[in-house]
Amino acid sequence: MEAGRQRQGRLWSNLKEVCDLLHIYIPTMSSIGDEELLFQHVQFKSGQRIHTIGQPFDTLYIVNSGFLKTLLIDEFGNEQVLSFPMKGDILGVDGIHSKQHASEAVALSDCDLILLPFKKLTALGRTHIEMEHAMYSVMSRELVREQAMVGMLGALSAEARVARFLVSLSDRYSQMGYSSKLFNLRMTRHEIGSYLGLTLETVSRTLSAFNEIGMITVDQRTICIRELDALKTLRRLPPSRSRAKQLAANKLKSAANKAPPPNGESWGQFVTA
Amino acid sequence: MEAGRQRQGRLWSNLKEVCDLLHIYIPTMSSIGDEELLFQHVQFKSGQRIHTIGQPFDTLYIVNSGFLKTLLIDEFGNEQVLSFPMKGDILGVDGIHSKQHASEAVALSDCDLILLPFKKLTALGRTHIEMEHAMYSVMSRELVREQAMVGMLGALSAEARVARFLVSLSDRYSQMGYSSKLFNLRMTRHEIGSYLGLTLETVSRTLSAFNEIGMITVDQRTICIRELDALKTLRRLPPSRSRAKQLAANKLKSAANKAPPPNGESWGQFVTA
DNA sequence: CGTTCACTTGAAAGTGTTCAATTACTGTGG
DNA sequence: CCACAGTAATTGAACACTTTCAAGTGAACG
Repeated sequence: MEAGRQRQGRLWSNLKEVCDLLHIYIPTMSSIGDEELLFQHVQFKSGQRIHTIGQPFDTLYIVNSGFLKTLLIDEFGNEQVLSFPMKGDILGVDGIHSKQHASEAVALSDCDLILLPFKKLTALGRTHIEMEHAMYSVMSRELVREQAMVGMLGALSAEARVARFLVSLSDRYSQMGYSSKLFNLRMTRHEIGSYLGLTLETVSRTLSAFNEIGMITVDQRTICIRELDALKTLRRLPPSRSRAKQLAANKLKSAANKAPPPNGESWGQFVTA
Repeated sequence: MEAGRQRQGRLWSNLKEVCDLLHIYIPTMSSIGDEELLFQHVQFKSGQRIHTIGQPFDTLYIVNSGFLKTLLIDEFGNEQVLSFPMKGDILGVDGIHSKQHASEAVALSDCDLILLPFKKLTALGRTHIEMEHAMYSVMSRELVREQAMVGMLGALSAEARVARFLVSLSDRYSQMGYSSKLFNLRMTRHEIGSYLGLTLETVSRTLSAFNEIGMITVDQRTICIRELDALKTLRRLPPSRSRAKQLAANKLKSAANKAPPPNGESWGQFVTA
């Protein structure tokens, strides 16, 4: 919780801290900062809901610390996870259009969020062109992200989805200053499955398979990335006939000469279009 | 091509026409309109590309007439269709963030688009608060749409996806003043499949199945919606064992007493969670 | 210490894909 | 106007991937 200062027994952040979180660089920031605009923080405990579907919208949130999920709920009450926001991510953009939140956000850990009253933001945008453009930019970025998600759901196999999920987590952890190799999942297999359009069993099995291959080590929620490049380029494991052959071959080899069976190289050949 | 007037041998639209297309109502429109801001139209022939991935972004487009597709291209050159924009839809929002288009847009028919230079738009937003809010609103709406798409790809069966696709087309045609029952598909099975995360064969088979059941009539690109409500509520056809039974029963019935086999009612029972 | 929830793993089933063959369109040039 | 080539759509059969169902293990927490 680097950003923020105490005032009235609460944490507040100034505009610069908010922009830094969002990875927005504003050259004339100092002149804006002079006004000492402050944004209030709010804390949520794990499991608490930040907003619900249909709830009136009037403020955006930025994640300062902690982990969350956002979700849609279909007509039968089933959750569809849309994203796993973490530090620097923005929440609530989908509420602008209808002035009601279109999704639900839930804390997966204790969280510290910064409140961005939408009216305050737009007013700011009016006096500072850079801020205005920053807002358009952030919204556009969210859209691009969703499009990438659609592309992934539309085109990739289960294994490729899980692999990309791990890679993106790795990226984000490293951006946040944590290890990109060794980290803990903050969400259940069920939530991952929902996010990726898979069942929790498929997620579990896929992680186990990656583990067996040696691309990762997995134990419950602890993940260790061993072959990042292999994960990045993986599109589809070989069809089961050849995979069966390969597995058999590997078993033979490892049985014969106690050598560690498959490595990143030996799986490169299976990274197919 | 109702909107637009001639000037310098080209079509132009004023702000009111643009807002009407976007379904945005601005109460103080008349005062803005006074300035006689005009936006230029551009025509594209079927097959032409409006913008490519990576191309510098500086203008948004609104579809005034015609049909298009937008798509992503993966590292192997495969298309992933993202949307099928038509009258009133906006194009190019994904380019704002990186100042480069993140997707490609292609005309599926001859099109008439209105150019909205982004700078002109933001300037307008600065002088007219309602316009500014309209822009945020439109971008938020795009995001909500993508989220709905993610939800659909993540949760629905092939049949449900195709059904929803038909329903949404029906909605949009009726909004545009065309028949909501009888229309022509402007895209190939391949493009539909890409959009829905399915193969073209699955799309074709599913349409044939709907046809056989009597929910729609399909002949090549001509679609006639017969049981709109059934399509709307369809989530998943029954598992093949019971479906086989059902089909057999239907065949028996129709063979026995020449009655039209299945109707909307008889399929209601299969609309399951 | 027992209950609960998350996770793993196996076996069977089902949905959707792939491959392949056939038919139907579309547009072009003779 | 027709033939022809090329693209689009349909359909069947075999197969593969993912899910479903089920059982069992493990960790967390009162």
